[in-house]
Amino acid sequence: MPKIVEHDQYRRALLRRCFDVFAEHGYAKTTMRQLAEALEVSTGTLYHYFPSKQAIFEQLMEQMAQEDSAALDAELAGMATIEAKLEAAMAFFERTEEYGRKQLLLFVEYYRGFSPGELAQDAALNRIIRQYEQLFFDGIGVRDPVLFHLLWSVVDGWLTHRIYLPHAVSLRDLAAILGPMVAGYLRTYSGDL
Amino acid sequence: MPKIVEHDQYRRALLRRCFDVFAEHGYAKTTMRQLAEALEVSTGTLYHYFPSKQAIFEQLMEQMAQEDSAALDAELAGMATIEAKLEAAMAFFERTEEYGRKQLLLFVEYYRGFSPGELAQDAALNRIIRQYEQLFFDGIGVRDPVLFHLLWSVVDGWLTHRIYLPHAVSLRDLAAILGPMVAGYLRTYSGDL
Amino acid sequence: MPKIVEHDQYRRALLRRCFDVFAEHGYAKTTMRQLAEALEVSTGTLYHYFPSKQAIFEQLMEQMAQEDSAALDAELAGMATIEAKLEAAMAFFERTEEYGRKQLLLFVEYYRGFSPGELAQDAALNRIIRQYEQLFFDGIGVRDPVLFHLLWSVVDGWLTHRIYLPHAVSLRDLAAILGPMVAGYLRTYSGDL
Amino acid sequence: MPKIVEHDQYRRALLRRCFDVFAEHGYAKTTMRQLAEALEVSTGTLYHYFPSKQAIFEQLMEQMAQEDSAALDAELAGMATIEAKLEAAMAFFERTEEYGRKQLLLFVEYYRGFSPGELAQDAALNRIIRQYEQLFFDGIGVRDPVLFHLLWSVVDGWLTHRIYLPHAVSLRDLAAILGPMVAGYLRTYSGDL
DNA sequence: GATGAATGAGGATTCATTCAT
DNA sequence: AATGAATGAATCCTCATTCAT
Repeated sequence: MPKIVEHDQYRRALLRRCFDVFAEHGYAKTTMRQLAEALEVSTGTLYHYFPSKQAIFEQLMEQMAQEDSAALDAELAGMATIEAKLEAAMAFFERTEEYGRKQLLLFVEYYRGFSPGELAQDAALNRIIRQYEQLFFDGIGVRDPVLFHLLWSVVDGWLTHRIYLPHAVSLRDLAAILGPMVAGYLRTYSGDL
Repeated sequence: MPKIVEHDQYRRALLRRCFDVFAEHGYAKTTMRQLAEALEVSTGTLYHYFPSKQAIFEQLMEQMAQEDSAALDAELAGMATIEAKLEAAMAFFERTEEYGRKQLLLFVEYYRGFSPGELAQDAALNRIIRQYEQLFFDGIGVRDPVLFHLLWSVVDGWLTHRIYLPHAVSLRDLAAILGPMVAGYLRTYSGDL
Repeated sequence: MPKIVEHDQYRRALLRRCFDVFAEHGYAKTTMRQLAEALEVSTGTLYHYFPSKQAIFEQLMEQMAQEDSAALDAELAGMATIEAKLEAAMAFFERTEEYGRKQLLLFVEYYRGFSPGELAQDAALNRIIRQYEQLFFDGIGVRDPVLFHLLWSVVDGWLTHRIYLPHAVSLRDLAAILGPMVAGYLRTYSGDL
Repeated sequence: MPKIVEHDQYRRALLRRCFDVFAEHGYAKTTMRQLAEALEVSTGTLYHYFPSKQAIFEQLMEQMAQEDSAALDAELAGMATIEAKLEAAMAFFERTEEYGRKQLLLFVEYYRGFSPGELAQDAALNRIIRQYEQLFFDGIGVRDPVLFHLLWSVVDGWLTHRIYLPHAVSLRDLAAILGPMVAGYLRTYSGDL
């Protein structure tokens, strides 16, 4: 089935180049023509490879989640302690700030209208969430679900702030005071986090 | 004298009832017709009271920020310690979760396309931000700007999570582990936070 | 009937101040609100004095034609020869160029959609045309109807040109070569013009 | 390859059929729907071929100016003397009176709001004016710029008159008395006109 | 596979006019 | 007499999608 492989390969190549377009204008305001032009194909071709704008978006999000969590996973591979892993993860997020914010923004815009039921049934979203959960649980080693959400919240909140706060602080600064707090918490509540 | 309408008063009344419509569909997908229907007036009337959809939105956001920070301020008035105030604030956010998320969502959607320069120049936004900053600084007493951002990030991040995470934790749970962390931080770094 | 006199007087005062508004934007693009604002009254008041936008316009055009032809008539009163009267008339048109063009423009815009039949039946227009015909026939003394139209055409054409030709010539220049032509014509075809 | 349409060719064909619609209602009051219906396409298709109503209009005016001056040019090709050429030109204008008036009307309506600066910068308009200037200068042979404007004024003025004067004279009649005048003028002021 | 022409419902906004006060 | 709130049809334009070639 060589034809199918080629088809799929080309589809993935197109997908990657859609991100910047979506990121610049947001999902809703990105038009199929804009995508087609950025990809230097016709809208007809776009519809040959994807059934709809929605499908493009969902496939893109999923592909990115796979690549991103793999990248972060690799980065944390050599680290020994949770503290070191956490620090490395924070550094990673700080380094990829712009990209992370764009991604979060698109995520939020796209899924905002979904009911909890629809959210729970969305296959693409669930695969994506599982990726990130595994990353935190296995990759970093945070096993306390509340701490896990706290850390993730800080990152998402920090990314969000920069959207409407012109003078927000850096993640490094946040991590500087959060690190000791977490360390203290971990010491107190045994080591099972 | 024309019909019995106090122009400005009626304008504010209309404004309040716009929130739910914007909240349900988001800023971009809310149409003037939807707003008019929800308000039980004609689109023409809407344009009699507001120059544009944008203006409706910005006026709404500002009015809400005023009312919200006043409400929270009042709630914190009797509290003695920072710890108590923080706890009360978190309880407030938890209680108004749905509303807070809708607001944040609209905020983020609306301001995402703005450049930092435009953000810094947006009069409405700046008035809103100042409201919240004062609330944290004076109302709660958090004077360390990094801690201030950390706390705000946790709240915003928590609100954000619930958009795409069907099974996120409650703010109460986050506060339960964050409270001791912050208390420890405050003890260590003197009392000037 | 003093009330009616006051009413009518106020109506005429309002009318005069409408010209600049119509002249700036054209008949169609001038809104009742613009007129009301320029006149410092409400739209309701406008409708108290005039039945419609159309009526305002027609009454205005007629009032202006009366005033204008009276003014030109007075200016030509002392002149002895046709040549002198023509020259004075041309000077008058050159002096009032801007005003004349605005008037012509409004005229043309307003009456363009009319059929010849409607034109012939429009009472206001007919009164206006009679004003100008009398001016040329009696005031200036041009009795040859073709010459009369030729001269009027030159003036209207000159006014028209300046609308889309950035570098049109002055009426003075046109008159300079037209004068001798007309004089020659008059000499040749006896003096009955 | 898509449907069998030579884009540019079809665009020009659409353009031609827009004139009557614009001519009937004027630029401002012609709606895109009216144009689309007259052309038997959807509004969407109209926007596929033209970026805006303005663009349709400007392209139309330019295309017409090209075709018209070419037609008149061809008509004058065989004439020997200026007098003959002038007469032929006047006959041409008389023959195309209705069309000429419609065109002038649209011209005037469209360009009336423009400032001299905007007029001078309007690329489409400048190309059109150059067409007509060349026609008069080279095609007819009128080299005296004032005479050139005088003649053009007579034509434009005559066209204008018929808009609001139900009983205007024919161009033939005007030409009958204007011809000898011009001839006399030319004799007197040598042959360099 | 690839193209781009074609669609038409739906978007924000405008405006002459009416009428209760 | 005077006001200005209220209307809603109509404006230009956009865009995801379909489909003939």
